[in-house]
Amino acid sequence: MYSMEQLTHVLSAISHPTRRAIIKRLANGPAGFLDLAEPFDVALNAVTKHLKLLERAGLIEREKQGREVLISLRPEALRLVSVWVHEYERFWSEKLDRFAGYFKQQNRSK
Amino acid sequence: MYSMEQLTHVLSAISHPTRRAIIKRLANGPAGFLDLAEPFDVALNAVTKHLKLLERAGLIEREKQGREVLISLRPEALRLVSVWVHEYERFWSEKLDRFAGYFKQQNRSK
DNA sequence: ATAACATTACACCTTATGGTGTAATGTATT
DNA sequence: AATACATTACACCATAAGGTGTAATGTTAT
Repeated sequence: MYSMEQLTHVLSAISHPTRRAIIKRLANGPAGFLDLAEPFDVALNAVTKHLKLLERAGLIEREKQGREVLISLRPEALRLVSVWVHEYERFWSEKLDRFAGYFKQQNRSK
Repeated sequence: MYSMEQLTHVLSAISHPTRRAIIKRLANGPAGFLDLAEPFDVALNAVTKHLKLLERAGLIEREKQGREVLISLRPEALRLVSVWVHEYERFWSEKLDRFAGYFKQQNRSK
């Protein structure tokens, strides 16, 4: 399956705080490069590198408009993550179920 | 917020295929080190390192039993991921909504 | 006590990240 | 045509990942 590699790329992309912040920012709509980079205390260079990793993961799209670049989010890429983690959600809800069951038992015996 | 660091650790932990496979394996229940390492085509050394990253993320627990080590999953650690990605789930469902709305529109004008 | 076993530590190598500064590229403006 | 601007490329550095082989540690068995 080649989507495993994609999942790997998405997960490593979102594993960096700055890139998660970029995603959050883009969730409000597309942004130009400089606007996007402004809140981060790193050189523009570094931002470009982050964008490359986000792009590799399919999380963003760059659209060249004249001499500026418009960056927009492609949130569907996160779906892989959602699906993957969903497999494990039953584990903590099962635990909660057992927990709830325990107290039900306790109350019954009162 | 200090859970951001934890989220970072969890995300980088699950960003490697081998570690995701380890998690999958442990989802069926605890396993000894050698059993756990067996399916992977790397030296035991490498497995130990993966386990360290998983442990740093709070995703596994090691319990020393005599000269063997029992490793078990702590799936609650994945909850951070679930919560994080949940923030963005609305984006693709919104898109689906718009998509559905578009076709509703199309059918209406027939 | 010694030998076998399970796991980790240590030293080492290669590659990827994350950052920097400076040059290069391609547009826009004057 | 010259200049300013937005973005990236390039060269570089430090650190972390991911892997190896070999030694060290702690347990169990003989």
